[in-house]
Order: sequence, then structure tokens, then C-alpha cells
Amino acid sequence: MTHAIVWFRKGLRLHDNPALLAACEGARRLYPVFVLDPWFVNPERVGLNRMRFLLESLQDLDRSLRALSSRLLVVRGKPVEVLPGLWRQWQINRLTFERDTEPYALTRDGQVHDLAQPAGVEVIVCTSHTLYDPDQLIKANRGRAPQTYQSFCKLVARLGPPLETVASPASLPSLAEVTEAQYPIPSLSELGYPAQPEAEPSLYQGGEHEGLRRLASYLSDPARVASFSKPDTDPTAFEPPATTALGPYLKFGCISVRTFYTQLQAVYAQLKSHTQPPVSLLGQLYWREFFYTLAYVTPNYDQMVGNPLCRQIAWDDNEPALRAWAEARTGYPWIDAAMTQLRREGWLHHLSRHAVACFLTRGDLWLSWEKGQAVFNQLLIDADWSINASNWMWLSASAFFHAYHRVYSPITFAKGYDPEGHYIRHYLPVLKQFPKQYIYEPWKAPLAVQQQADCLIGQDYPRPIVAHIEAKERNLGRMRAAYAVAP
DNA sequence: TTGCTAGTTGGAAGA
DNA sequence: CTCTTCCAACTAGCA
Repeated sequence: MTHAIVWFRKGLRLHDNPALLAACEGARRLYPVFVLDPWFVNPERVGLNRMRFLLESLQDLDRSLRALSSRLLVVRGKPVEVLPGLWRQWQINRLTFERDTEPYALTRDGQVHDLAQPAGVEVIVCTSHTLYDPDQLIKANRGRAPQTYQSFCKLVARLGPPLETVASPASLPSLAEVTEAQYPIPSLSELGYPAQPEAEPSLYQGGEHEGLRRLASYLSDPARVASFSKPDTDPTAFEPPATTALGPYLKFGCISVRTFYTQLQAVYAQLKSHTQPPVSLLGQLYWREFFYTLAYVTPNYDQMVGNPLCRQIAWDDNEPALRAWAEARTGYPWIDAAMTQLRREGWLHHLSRHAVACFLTRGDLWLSWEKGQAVFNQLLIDADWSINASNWMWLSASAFFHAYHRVYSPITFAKGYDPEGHYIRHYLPVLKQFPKQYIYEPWKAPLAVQQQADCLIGQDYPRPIVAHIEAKERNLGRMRAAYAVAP
């Protein structure tokens, strides 16, 4: 007689969830469990927006389970400590979960695995967070991860399409020995997060239903799918953003990447022509997969030291400059507006991420990409360990990207998209009244213009913390020196 | 072994 | 305002 736990971590969905199906298979009892690990429940590590998104996703999952006469059990504590108690209490003999390749998860799951075996609990691990099994990709590539995106694309072309999606369960085995009052979904304030300001509703509502709705909505415009070209999208667009903004839903597995792939291929099949990787929508799914594969097999992937892919660079240590960047006080309106959007909404357009990352590292402030990575990890709803580390190495020219003389200008880059400065005025209302010729460089405005705009630079909005042209020239020299050392 | 090619998304100056 | 050209770069993958 099978009593099973399906352990949700990512993969917060009923559709295309092989671990859920494996738990149900022939089981008399099914316990759907999410373990709120105190390691994650920490506003410094997981910011307000992401924690809220997670709780919303858990609520949505709970509603879906209740529609099938079950519910979600949210257990508080470290998984290695609470799971053994639960499987004794519920006489569990099967545990299923989705494979997670991040280092913290690999360690955690390995420990749980080791505890389950002697307790007579069969462990079933399913791959569904990525299109392909990363081990399969590595094996098919002669034991190493593809080092370039192109070679990754060649590899998946050789392997053929990913595994097909699996159906949602039509019914679930029942729960027992759990009262309604036990294992509730906590509120943000119960977890020690500050109460959400009334005026700031979240732009990204968590959950499988919302994720699938947004996916369907995006794919319902074939012309947009056909012409999607990531580098050509506008980072200053915010109502709505210029890309899919489905990252948060993929990060938590509210939508399955394989479902995304399948539905996207169905749209492509109806089109006469469409864009291709790397810039296409499919290309975005492949970037995700490429970075997951690299991060899986590379030691110390989120650090410079001990990371064989990462160029060793003597970054400065400058806590005030780091704080100014993180708190949107650099004095460059485009950079500060983007950092404000990140902090307020938990999401940023890809090119905005590029611009602020370049500014922090090789462009202007010469601070370590690891510092920026930590801020993004805290503030982004879609903070994804593998992808975040990859992009920070990319932008800081520490790996993958080497044309380090290509530096994003904190003044002219966004001006090309938004000469009026709508984006800046929206996120930095203090600058709202500046005329357009000064909106990207308000420190250049004559005092009379500053007074007219009701914003004195150095008082109401900071002066630039660094002179861009001079900093860029100096940093180019330091980059050249770093590259001159053998890799 | 060596040489060749191409790579997701820049900026500034000048026509 | 739009287009072209130059600036000056490095490496994985492959023939």
C-alpha cells in the first residue's frame, strides 16, 4: 500500500508535472508538500517581491489541488529535518520531486535521498524544469558542457525535440491524518516581511493559472511571435514591457518550459517564416538551457575565484558606490530609474539588466560582478541562480563575452529608445519636470532650469558619482591589463 | 598543429 | 535624422 509525498519546490503546477504523476501512480494516499526552508525565508536573500510571488503561487497551487479534493501542505523548517518526521508520521514509502541542479538543491536533495533509503522510502526524481536532462546533454557532448551557444544549438539539433509534456492528473489520491488547520500557507508578515504598501499592487501575480494565461496571451499574436527579436526590443517600454516577462513563471515552474516549447512550436508551424535562435523566442528557451547546463557542471559557478570559466579581475571594493548603485543614487537617471524598477517591481528588461550590470562592473564603478549578482538575486522575482551568474559574467566580460571596449553609455544608450525620457519620469518622479534635453544629464542643466523643474541637483537628486567618459577610459585600461594575464 | 571564422543586443564621428 | 565606418578583441569550434 503506497503512501506518497510529492515534494514541490519549483515546478509549482499541475500541468506537465511528472513528479506529481509518479507520486499518484497506484498510491492510496498522496501528501502534496511544500517545505518553507528558513534558508530562503530571509528578506536579504529572497526579497519581498519574490516571496510574495512564491506565496501567490502556493495559493494558486493549493486551489488547484483542492479542486481535486486535496490541498497543499506547507511545512516550516529545513527539509532534511522535517521530511523524516513526516514520513514516519504518515507511513510514507514513496517520495517524488523534480530534479533541481543548483548547488544548494543538489546538496539538500542528496541528504534527503540518503535519509530516505534506510527509512524504506523510495525516492523518484523527475526531470521537468529544463527541456532536456542535463546529464543527457553532457553525455551526448562527450562529457562536457557546450562552451558556446552555437555549439549548444548544434547539440540539441542533433538530439531532436525534448521529451513530450505529460497530462495533468484527473484525480488525486486522498489525504489523511491532516486537519484543515495544519500546514497553512503563511502570510508575508508571518514570515517577517514588511507589509506591502497599498499603492503598489504587484505587476506579476504568481501562480500556474496566471502563468498559463500570460503564455497563451503572448502566443495569441502570431505576428509578434514571428518577428520576436530580443536585441531589438525596447528596454524603456514599461506599460507593457517589450518582452514576454514570463521569467518569473519559468523560474518557479508555474509554467513548464516544455509546455512553452510545445505551444511555441505549434504557433511556428502556422507561420510562413519566423525569427531563429539566438534572437527568437525559442532562442530564449535555449539560452536558459545553455546556461543551466554550464552552471550544472562548472565548479564555483557563482564566484570568480575557483571558477575555471571566469577571468580573474582585481575589482575594487567600494561599499558606498555599491550602495549608491543598489539604491538608485548614482546620479545617472537611466541607471537609477532601472534600479528603481528592479526594486519596486522585481523585474527588469534584459537590456536594462545589461546597462546597470555594465555600469557596476567594467563600465563605470569597477565593482565585482558577484556584488551585483547578489543584489539581483535578492530583488528579481525571476532570479535564477544559473542564468543570473551567467549573465553577470557575460556583462562584466569575465566569460563568454570579450569585446570589452563595447561599453553601454548610461546617457546615450536609452536615449535612443526614449528621447523624451518617459521611462525616467515614470520611475524617478523627482526629475519629472526636466526638459528633455537634460533628462538624461540633469547635472548639465543651468540652475534656472533646475529651479524651474523644482529639482536641484546635489540636493533633490544626486550628482553623478562618477564621470562616465573618464571612468570608461580608465577601466578599459584595467580590462586590457586583466586580459593580458594568461587566462 | 595551425589557421580561420563568427559571435544575441556599443559608441562616436562623419556623410 | 539615418546610415556607414571605424574603433580595436578574444576565443571555441572546426577544418
